[in-house]
Amino acid sequence: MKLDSRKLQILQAIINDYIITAEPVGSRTVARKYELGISSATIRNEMSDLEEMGFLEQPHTSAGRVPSDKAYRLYVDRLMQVKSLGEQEADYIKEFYEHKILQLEQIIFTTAKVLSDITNYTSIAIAPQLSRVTIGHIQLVPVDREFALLVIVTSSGILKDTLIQIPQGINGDFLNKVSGILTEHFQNKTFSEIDMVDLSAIKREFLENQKFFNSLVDVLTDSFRRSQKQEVYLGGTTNIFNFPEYQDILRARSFLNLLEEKDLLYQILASPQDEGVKVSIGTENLQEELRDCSIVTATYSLGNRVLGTIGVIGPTRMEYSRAVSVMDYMGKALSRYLTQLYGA
Amino acid sequence: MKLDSRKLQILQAIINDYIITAEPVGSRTVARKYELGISSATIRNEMSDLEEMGFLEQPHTSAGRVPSDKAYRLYVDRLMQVKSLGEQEADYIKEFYEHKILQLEQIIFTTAKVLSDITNYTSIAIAPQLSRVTIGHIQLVPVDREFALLVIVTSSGILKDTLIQIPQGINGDFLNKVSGILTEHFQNKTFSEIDMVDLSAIKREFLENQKFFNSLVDVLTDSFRRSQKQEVYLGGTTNIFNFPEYQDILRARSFLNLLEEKDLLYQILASPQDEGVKVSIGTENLQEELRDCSIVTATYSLGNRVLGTIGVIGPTRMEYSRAVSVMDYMGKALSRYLTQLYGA
DNA sequence: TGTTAGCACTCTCTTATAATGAGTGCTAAA
DNA sequence: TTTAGCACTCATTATAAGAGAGTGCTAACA
Repeated sequence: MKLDSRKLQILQAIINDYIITAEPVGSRTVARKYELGISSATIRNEMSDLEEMGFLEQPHTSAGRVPSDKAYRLYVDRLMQVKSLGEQEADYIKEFYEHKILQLEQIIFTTAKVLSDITNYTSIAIAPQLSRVTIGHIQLVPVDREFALLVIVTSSGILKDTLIQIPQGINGDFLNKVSGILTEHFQNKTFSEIDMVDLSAIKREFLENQKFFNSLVDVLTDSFRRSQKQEVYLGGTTNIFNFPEYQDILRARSFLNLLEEKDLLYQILASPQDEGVKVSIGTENLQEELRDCSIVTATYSLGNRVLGTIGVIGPTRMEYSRAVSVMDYMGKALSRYLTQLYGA
Repeated sequence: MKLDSRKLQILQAIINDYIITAEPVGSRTVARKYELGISSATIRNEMSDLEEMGFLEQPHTSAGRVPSDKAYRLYVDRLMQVKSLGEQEADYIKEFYEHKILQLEQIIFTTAKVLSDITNYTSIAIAPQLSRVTIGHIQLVPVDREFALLVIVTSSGILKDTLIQIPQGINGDFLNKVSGILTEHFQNKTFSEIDMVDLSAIKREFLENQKFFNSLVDVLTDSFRRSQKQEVYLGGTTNIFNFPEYQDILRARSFLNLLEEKDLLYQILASPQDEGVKVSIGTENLQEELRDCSIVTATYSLGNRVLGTIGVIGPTRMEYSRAVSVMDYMGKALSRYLTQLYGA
């Protein structure tokens, strides 16, 4: 069977209607609301065809039709018109990036908040994936006689810090010296390359403090390992209650449980992906828990290096055109802001 | 009317039953399940009295009775027996504090998780309130030619770091010198005392870099101001769905919305309070949003200085005795751990 | 005088049944 | 090929009837 232009028109009408109403769409509704110049009976026939082709589904015999994931995919790829963001909304976003926030985590967190505010969906964002970033500088900062702070500064200004215990009788100058040694050996390595650093070479420089050296290496490795597991930021978690499909307490609960599984969310966002906006619809998601959600994600970059991903998550009946335009704008705005802050 | 021992017995039976079943308790149930040696008719009379005295409420004429907030208060103050924590649970908690976590935020976060795990309520925790803590050390760590990291280390090992822009042509040695100057002037001040620092005295030491000095002061003040607004950590946010009183989507929603209001939660936890466990029941809470919840909080300390608060929040029909014993144990365990880590 | 059995009454919750209405698929005519 | 007409399906809503839990009151009892 061929998907002629009339079928497409009808499909589009049904999708549009369903996105707005969340109610199964009947032939009469299509005939009345979307004046296609054909009768409901004709539409009925076409709808029957569309169902056979897998674009529509019927909750039960005497209900209207609901778009399938396949239909949404077609819609996203061919049918929808992505309008660029309205001026008001663009201004709203810009405003947030004008209060020079300098802490990266704060930036990402704010981005998530803004996203959920303007889309009314739940938003997710991950901080830069350090594996793609190089180490710039390592510095031990004395805290008191017993502790020092190990600060790792990366090429994109992102840092991790850990408190470590230092042996007695070590002074600030010595810590500076150690910092120098570590920096020298780790500088310009990416986080995934650190295994290649020749530890024995560093070891030789720690003449008498072998024990301290060992604990330092432990902390460093641990810090590197832990840094792989990045923080996930959420915005508008309770927005899900706005959607009629989540009035059911069980569904709402399982959605919110999903949001608590930070590891899973991280996996979803961190999966290697090309630059730009990506839409993942319902069953297209690999994760069982997401089979009736859609996710629209966008990457953000520093210069031309992709650093991380932001996204919104909602029911498959999502306002894709709007979501895509917001995500597109937001990804670019964030990249621009980061590049401006930290340089390319 | 007098609250004689029989009335207390009946009230206790009703509260116990209601805490378990969440169903209004009838006179027959009390007579059958709690063998008090009196008939349901007598109990009925007593219940009628208890209602008149404000300890019981009736959802509707032909339903059983439900304890009022006043009854819970009486229960908490006089009736309930707080058993000390079971060995298993105590071990479970101890285990978490055995993996030497050194980052304070991580500790508090983990504490919240453990709390919600073992109580099945939603838990809240706030990180130490810095206003009660003194500044130990200020250090500028170079990041690249353009940026440096300003690290503030406090007496309890807690730190705040901010990225700041540095003027061109400034090297590491100079940053070290600046760090020294700042440390010298701010050391041993509490965060609320920083206004008393004589800025002009420092200014004199920055001979040629007045502009840098100004931006430094800006960042410092900002950082101090921001540090007043502490992070709130949550655990088990979806636990609320376990309770029949939150099967209603509207109630669940408003509860979850409450949890998103970090400022409000902070306010609740940060309100000055004595050391130890505190129970706040339903309408006793000042916040409108909490009028049908109860909160059990405990403080944690470093040495003998109260640093912050942890708590669990649930329906007024809460297992107070258990909640109190868990919170008591947890607050002490956390204090002990912190003291061990950072000294008194 | 306090306690208890008995009973009518109230009110919610459950279940059964009927009515409504949106929507479909099929048929036959245009 | 399109469309009007109509019988049929099925979820949803409305209505009614019971069932059940619990109370308050009364009167008898120790």
